[in-house]
Amino acid sequence: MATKKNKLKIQCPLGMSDILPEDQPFFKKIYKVASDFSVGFRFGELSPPILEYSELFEKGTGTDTEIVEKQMYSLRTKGGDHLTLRPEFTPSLVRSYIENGMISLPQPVKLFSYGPVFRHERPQAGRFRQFHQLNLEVFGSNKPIIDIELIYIFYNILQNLGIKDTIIEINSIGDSQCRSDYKKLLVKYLKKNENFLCSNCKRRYKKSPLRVLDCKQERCQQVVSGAPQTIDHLCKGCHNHFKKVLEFLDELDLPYNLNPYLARGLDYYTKTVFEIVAQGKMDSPVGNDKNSSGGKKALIGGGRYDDLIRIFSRKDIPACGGAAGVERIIEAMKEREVKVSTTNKPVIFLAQLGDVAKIRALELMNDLRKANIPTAESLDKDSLTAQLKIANRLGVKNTLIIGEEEAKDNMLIIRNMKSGKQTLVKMEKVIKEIKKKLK
RNA sequence: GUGGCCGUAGCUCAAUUGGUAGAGCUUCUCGUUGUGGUCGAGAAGGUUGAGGGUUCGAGCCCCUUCGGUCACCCCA
Repeated sequence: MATKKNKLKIQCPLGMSDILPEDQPFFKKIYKVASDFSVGFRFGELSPPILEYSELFEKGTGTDTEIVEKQMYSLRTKGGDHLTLRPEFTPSLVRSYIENGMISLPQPVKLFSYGPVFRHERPQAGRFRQFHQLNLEVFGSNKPIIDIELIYIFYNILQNLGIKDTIIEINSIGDSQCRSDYKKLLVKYLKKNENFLCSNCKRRYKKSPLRVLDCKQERCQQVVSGAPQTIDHLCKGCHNHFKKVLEFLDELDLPYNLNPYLARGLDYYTKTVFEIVAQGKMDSPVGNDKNSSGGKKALIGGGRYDDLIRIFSRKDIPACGGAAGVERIIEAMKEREVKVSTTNKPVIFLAQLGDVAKIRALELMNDLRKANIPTAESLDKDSLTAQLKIANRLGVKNTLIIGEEEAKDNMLIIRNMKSGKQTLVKMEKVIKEIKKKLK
């Protein structure tokens, strides 16, 4: 009993949207390609819950990140638990790896995940509050080849999906040791040039100086261009690791750009960080700065996180991973006019007249489904005219017609839509006949 | 969180200087209650995003708000 005339808002929450039937093939295709790769390279698929204890992300993703500071969808349950809709996969996978004792499996352990993630931020082109990621993680190896395996797989997934013009942006931000040395150096430098920084960077450079490196403000870029670079201040171990990574990239002939200003926003990264960016056309009028990713949004991002697992388990287990933005990939596919096969385009239309025929038609639909013959129908329509009209519009080659007479005799008519020729066949021979005609 | 642009039918858009909203496409019905493509007839669909104000009168002018979109921030 509505006392007030509150109108129900018929709309999706901001930044979220329905995936309509016509877009499903894109999602299916991407999932299929990604899961083929993951099977081929022996990644096990793991689906963590969409909700986790908030603490997991606070500790894992890091309290200093934008994501944890202001983008989490958090809630308190009736039981008093603090839960959060996952804003990314990595912490969940780390949790699952530890919780399920994968530490005692042969290492490395390779995992693949796919599903929705949630971030409460202002939506814009290629950015949503609910979007889908496909995620690859490798636990238990510190070898550079693992970094490369991930990049190689991600790169090839995109190639496979028809996005050929990609470039790998790559950098190394060192381990906890050499990074903190570098940070001190950088802060010192930034402090000297504080007056030239934008207001945002002025505020944050002491706390997270790496952020300044990929600030898009021109004035900051100026300052940054003279700043010390991470790669010049790596310790021997990190240096050798990164050198190997670059050698492998050369060896594989992958297009990459050593981008000394690539920092990335998550606290847990160490050593290698990377993004894969689609080149696209240069049609965006503003923001063609060369150092950053050029205003184009990354399709894939990831890196190594050798220190993250220790936060949760006290064990020292190196890891590396990455995530691809499914909606962004779809957008790129559409820009490049990549066609995805609509698997269920009907080749047959099934028309009927009268109640008995409707029942026969319903059963025949099931037989056709079993025989893998995509068939359309309009059981709700009574007139043959209307049904043939639809059949015609769908462009099917043949229409099956079950009339009242035919239904009684267990027969039906196969009508060739082009020639108009009709043949009468027995119900139990239809599938065979159809298959013959479809050849 | 900050800023630019935009809100008329399911979609694409009209509506002279403010005079109580119209077309195309789509959908549905009919043109012999057993035969499609073209064609014809008709129907459905809007408190012009919402709320206020100015006016005899507002889709149009003013204010507020909501929504959409793009950009910044940040990120997939």
